[in-house]
Amino acid sequence: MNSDNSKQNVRGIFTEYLEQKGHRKTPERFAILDEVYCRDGHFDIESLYISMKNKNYRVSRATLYNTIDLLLDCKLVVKHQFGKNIAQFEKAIANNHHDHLIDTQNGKVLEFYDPRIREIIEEACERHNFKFSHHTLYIYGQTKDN
Amino acid sequence: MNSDNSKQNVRGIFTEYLEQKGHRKTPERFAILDEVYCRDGHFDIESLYISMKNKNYRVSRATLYNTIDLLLDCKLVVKHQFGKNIAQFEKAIANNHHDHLIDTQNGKVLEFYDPRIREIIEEACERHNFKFSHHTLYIYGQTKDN
DNA sequence: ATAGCTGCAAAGGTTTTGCAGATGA
DNA sequence: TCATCTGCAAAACCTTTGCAGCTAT
Repeated sequence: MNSDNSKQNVRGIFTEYLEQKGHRKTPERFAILDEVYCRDGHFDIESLYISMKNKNYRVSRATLYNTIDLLLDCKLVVKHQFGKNIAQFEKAIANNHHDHLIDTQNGKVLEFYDPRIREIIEEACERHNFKFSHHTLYIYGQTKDN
Repeated sequence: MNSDNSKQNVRGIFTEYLEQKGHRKTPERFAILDEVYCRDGHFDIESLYISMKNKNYRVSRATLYNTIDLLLDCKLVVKHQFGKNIAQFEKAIANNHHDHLIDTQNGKVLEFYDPRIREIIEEACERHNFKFSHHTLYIYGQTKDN
């Protein structure tokens, strides 16, 4: 899977979602999708706004918030609140699933993956008659110096 | 363990923490601790402010925010951000450890507990040379109707 | 043609900050 | 005494909203 393919793939998913929901396929929405998918790691709305402005692509914050909601709804993006008031986002496809270790001293975020988490979640959902959508697991602490 | 004992216990922990850090033991701080510990479930700062006002105990929001930070630091309280912009809190002692299932339709929060989560976290911390402080695991989805 | 979308700016709601006065140690 | 804390109000901050004009369909 090269990045062009995955980009097409992602646009295709978004297109299908927009059509299915009867939402318009505006250029802004696809421009935002592209901007999101050319990023690695976490980002917030303001940084998207600034990047796009720097590329001379003019979008309003209102449209960014609106479009991010759509991307969350079709699961192309995941949202995080790492204990700050500011929401962070991350592309969801062509991005291995992972959870986060958050250093409370310097704010840095590490990633880890453990397949057993998925099992635990599935069992919990079953026990509680709950239809799973997504999850977030944050471990807070500090990197040891030694 | 009756509630008086646990209340004393909790005050003792807070006292020790304040002394150790060289922070003052002000009446406001203990009043806020008491208010937090007589609550079940989640709450936000505004609801604490209103409850205390209704009891004719006057505290400022500034002091509430300040004191909650202290309570977080000494782990008497845990903080949640269930995807909203408003922080939610929960007492941490005399409250079984649990994680959360969050219904994205009605905002309701269920609790569950699985001891394997702790193991997974400990392993992840070890692998990443990370000193564990606390964690949050949120499962988002919807309660099935049937 | 028109319902839905965008941009802008203002409003909203939560949290932080500055400062003068109060107070625990 | 005096550094720290409190209360108040203003400021800061992120996000949402209202509305006029634009545009995908």
